[in-house]
Amino acid sequence: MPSKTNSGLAKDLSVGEVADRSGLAVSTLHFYESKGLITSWRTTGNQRRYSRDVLRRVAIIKVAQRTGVPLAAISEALKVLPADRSPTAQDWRKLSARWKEELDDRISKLTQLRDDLNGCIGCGCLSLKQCPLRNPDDEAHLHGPGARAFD
Amino acid sequence: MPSKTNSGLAKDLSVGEVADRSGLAVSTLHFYESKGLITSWRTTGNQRRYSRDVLRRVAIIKVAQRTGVPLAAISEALKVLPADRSPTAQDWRKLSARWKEELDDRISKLTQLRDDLNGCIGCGCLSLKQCPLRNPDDEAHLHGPGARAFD
DNA sequence: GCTTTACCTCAAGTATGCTTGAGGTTTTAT
DNA sequence: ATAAAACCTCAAGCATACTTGAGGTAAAGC
Repeated sequence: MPSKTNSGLAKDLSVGEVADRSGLAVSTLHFYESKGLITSWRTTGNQRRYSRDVLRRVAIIKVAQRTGVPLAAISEALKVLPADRSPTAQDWRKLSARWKEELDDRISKLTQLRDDLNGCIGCGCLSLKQCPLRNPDDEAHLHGPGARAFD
Repeated sequence: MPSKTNSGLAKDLSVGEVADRSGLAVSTLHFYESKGLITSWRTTGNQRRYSRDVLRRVAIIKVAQRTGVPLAAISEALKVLPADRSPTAQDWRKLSARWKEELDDRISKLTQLRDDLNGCIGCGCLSLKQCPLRNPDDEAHLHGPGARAFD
């Protein structure tokens, strides 16, 4: 397993190439760069050039977004990647593991919600005051004895 | 002014009461009303009054939002509820069942994503071009033979 | 009666995540 | 050599989901 996947020309990418390969708009890449999610350097003619790593970064960004993670949080997470060198397999693994936790968390919350909803389908939500859909996070700010949040 | 701690009577609710019991801000309720998510009528003094059903509606809205459904879609879904009368248990059940489908769908998508990610943790995302995280929805727009979306 | 609290409307502001457009430069293809 | 395509910057615009503020009315409590 000697030579890496250097089979083709492993050159730097222009913004248009990254756009084509990632499916993102050029404007989106500019935007991500302005937010520090990706980085580039410039040619003498002031055009952006990207390391091929950017494609993985962008893939990670898209995955994270699909799970509902806001860009600011993604940006935070991406900081585990080295700024000065190309990320290693280990670097990517760390990041992947982190997303997995996020995902697990999100999935378990939604599953809980679904199960609660199942209970409510049975009860027809007739008695929401004892319905599990009453999220404990959703404060009802009850004021008196006997005050009820729902119905 | 209606008492906010009138816990025993099944009377109509002022916007403040709904806010307290639902945990939403008054401004949010105004906003929801402007979007047609909830309805009210007015007192002679032009103040809003809500049927107690609004609390269930709001609960449903919050649940849907937690699953990532946008307000416009929630609004659509709420149209299965009768405008002229209080929803019956059957009406609520129909709505609940619908949310359950949405949830199931969302959960399965996230689960798929997590499983894909598991594979990628193993491979360290070294070869994203064959990584399952390459979402089929994310067009790569390849242009030539041998063009590669990643790496 | 008087004060405080709740309510009203409407406009504008905030945050996120981008897109669009204007005006101009660089690269690439013929 | 030119013309088209791609790129650049910066400002403004858009959609979603609300919040905040100004200016004024209504209702509740004492």
